[in-house]
Amino acid sequence: MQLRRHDVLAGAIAILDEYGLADLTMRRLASSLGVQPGALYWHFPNKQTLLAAITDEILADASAGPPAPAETWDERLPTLARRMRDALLSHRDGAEVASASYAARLASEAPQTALAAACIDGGLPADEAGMAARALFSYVLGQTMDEQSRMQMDSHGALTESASPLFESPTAADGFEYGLGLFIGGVRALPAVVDQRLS
Amino acid sequence: MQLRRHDVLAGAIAILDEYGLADLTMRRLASSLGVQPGALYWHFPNKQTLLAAITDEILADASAGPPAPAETWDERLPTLARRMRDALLSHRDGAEVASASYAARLASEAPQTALAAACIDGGLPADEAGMAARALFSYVLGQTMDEQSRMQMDSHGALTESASPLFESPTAADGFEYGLGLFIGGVRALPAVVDQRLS
DNA sequence: ACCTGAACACCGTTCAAGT
DNA sequence: ACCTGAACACCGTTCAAGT
Repeated sequence: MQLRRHDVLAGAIAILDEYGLADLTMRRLASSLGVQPGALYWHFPNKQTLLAAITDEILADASAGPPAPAETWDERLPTLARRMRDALLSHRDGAEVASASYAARLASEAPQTALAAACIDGGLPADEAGMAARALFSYVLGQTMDEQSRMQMDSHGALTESASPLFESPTAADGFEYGLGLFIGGVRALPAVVDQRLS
Repeated sequence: MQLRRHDVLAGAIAILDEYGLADLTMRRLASSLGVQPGALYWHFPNKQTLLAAITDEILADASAGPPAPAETWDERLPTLARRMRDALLSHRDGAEVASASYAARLASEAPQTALAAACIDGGLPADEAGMAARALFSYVLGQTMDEQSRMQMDSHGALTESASPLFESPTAADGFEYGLGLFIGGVRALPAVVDQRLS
């Protein structure tokens, strides 16, 4: 049974989900696939590229597909952002892997492109839509990474300081929605967007 | 001459600035200080903690100091964000180091606290100010990391596809300002902030 | 208190050689 | 085309022992 690129990718995601990014080493991945470490380098030029492929796989569905019928830009934008967050949260250390991949400039820009398209629908010129999309994506990635690292810390030992349901601090999901709202509010207040709404 | 914690920190920042994060290893740091690797572990429990100390050092000045006299919240907020960006940009791989430190939850939350204080000045209740501050800080970190990785790529080989000054894409600084503007616009449109302005 | 010496248990990557 | 075997050049961390 020959190893295929897709098998390597699937094996890597399996290790990520079960043991986390720290345990996702080329050697460990190789042995989980019953192969020598060097064999992996026939399918991927290096580890960074493999991580970027994982990132693309994780985020692929989040930005795919056309807008729902009759979905306006200011429904579409948060919908996309939420789907990206959900996708990242559905794999252990997903946000950290993605952050590293984007820092290395090896991951697909499909997510930013999808966000930019929604901004253009809102009336923004292409260059502004691009800047807004990058800003929003930075937010999604950063906030989700923060949230996921907090989850990791909570599970490993330290109980929440307030197990009481009384002084409950805002949940991670609430915090995400709040920042998202600020962002959309900012876009909505833009002259170009206001103009389009008035016309 | 005994090694002090501060010397280790300074040596680490020197390597970071000159050779980048990939070359900042405990072994290399030790040899640059004329000491055995093990010696570093008397001053810092591990590498992550050392990186977090670097992050705190880099960002210390950015959030310090009182607001300028007569500075309103919506001047203060972008001023803080710009100072944080500048601080991160002034050290090679600064944003990546900070991102890793915050992901590991080892860096100081002084920056977020300073941003939250400005939001409270704007009329936000404490919990909302906290969420807004975290959102803005995520943005600053993510955007600056993006920008810095782009700088790294430009310097290492690949010339910009358009050396022509005609179709100039927005500069990184412009992109940062644009996202910042969206954010502030979102805060400004918040009911609590509008109310305070009307009173 | 602070550091050395030396080890432990790993890494990512390369590449001739095999099939 | 795809993989093995084996090496190269490293890592972070620990810890008895020294001063």
